[in-house]
Amino acid sequence: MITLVLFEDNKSLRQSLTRYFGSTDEVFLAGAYPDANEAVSKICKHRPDVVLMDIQMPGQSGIEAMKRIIAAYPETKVLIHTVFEDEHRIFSAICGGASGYVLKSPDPDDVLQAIQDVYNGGAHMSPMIAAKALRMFQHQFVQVQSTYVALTDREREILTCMVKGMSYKMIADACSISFHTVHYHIKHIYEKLHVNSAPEAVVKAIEQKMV
Amino acid sequence: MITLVLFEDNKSLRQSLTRYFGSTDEVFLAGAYPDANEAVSKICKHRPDVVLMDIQMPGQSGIEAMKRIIAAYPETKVLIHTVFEDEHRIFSAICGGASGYVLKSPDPDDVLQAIQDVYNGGAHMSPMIAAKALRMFQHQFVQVQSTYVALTDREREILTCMVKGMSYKMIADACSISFHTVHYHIKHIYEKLHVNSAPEAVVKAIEQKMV
DNA sequence: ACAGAATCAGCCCGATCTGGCGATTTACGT
DNA sequence: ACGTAAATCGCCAGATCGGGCTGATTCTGT
Repeated sequence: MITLVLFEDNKSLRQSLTRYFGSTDEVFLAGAYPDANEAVSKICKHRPDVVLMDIQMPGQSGIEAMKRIIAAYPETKVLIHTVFEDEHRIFSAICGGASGYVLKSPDPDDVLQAIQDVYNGGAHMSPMIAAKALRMFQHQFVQVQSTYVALTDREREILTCMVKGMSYKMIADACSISFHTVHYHIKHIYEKLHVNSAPEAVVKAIEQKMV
Repeated sequence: MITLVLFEDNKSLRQSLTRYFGSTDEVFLAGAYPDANEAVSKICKHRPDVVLMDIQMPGQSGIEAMKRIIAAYPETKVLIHTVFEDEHRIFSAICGGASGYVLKSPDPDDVLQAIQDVYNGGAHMSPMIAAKALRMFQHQFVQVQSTYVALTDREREILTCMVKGMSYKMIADACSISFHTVHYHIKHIYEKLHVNSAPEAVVKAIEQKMV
């Protein structure tokens, strides 16, 4: 039996979910609240396995409430339950530690399935949400190797120093070469990267993960 | 009716899936292959909506095959279907453009559900996979705000310019302020970030995602 | 054995940046 | 009404950087 607490400001939806969970054997609905104010103390009272959390509610946002709940009770699984599917909210929810993100659906069995999934240590996302999350994920990690530049070992070493914010002198010292040689190498790095200042080189290096 | 092509080296699983899809109205199984060699030409022949792809097969890996397929036919949805749940493979699959990642399940309806989800433009991940993906996501983006620095709007704007590799003069022009004012702001930025050169500031800005 | 690349070192000069000091105006909160 | 903070503009001096130019040594591949 999964203990659940529900935060949902829409009265009719809250009531229909309450009725629905009342008729299931799998879930015990310990509490249903119209807002997430003092959410942590409510969680403290019921100690639920799973929290079903709306985002848009009067007062505190569901995502903020979720963060507080997880900070206080990290083992609690929070399932975001909303109609929003904009990337910013999805991003915030995931980064805030949500165990899942389900869109409000006319079929409450969808929610039940999600609750069971997260209770069993998994995560559950509605397909449209999962697709957006995957695109965000890809966008971050797939690097365009279009303008690949072959730096020598020494150049790469010195570029690494530059990314650490070191000056010519410091680099010379760190690499045990003279100030002039550092100068020489950096000149070549700039040529290869098609830049002409340290900040530009540093940004390119980080962007293209060449260090 | 969703046109599907299947790559699966395990003969009995391939046959049982073939039988299963033969008995469904929703999916037309256009082809089932024991390996992913020349996968692209096979896709070219059938032009499926969805590809169900095992990872471990003799010859080419399913993830490699997926990448080639997506490169050639970007509209094709590829659903990874495997027993592996290690983070590296999940990561590769997502970055390679997978539309979903389903664990092999004794219940073929799970696979059918996933196929329908991706066909409808969503993504589908088994709960355990989704949980791992979410953890990876969080791990990347949750930034330690320990050393949070409050920059003013103007300072942030100018820092953004610096991250683009712009010089004082260029920033002055871009922000429609004088060279001297740029100087003034950058001085303050350095103080707040505890750095004393442009490259250092740029690196900190990127690390702490403050731009 | 030779050509080319990489590494190291040095010099010069103009441009840029850094840091210190000061001043005015505007906006905001008390 | 006053103080504070932010934003604007200004000057100056010294340090650093960027680019051009030269030369020596070592290593590598053909």
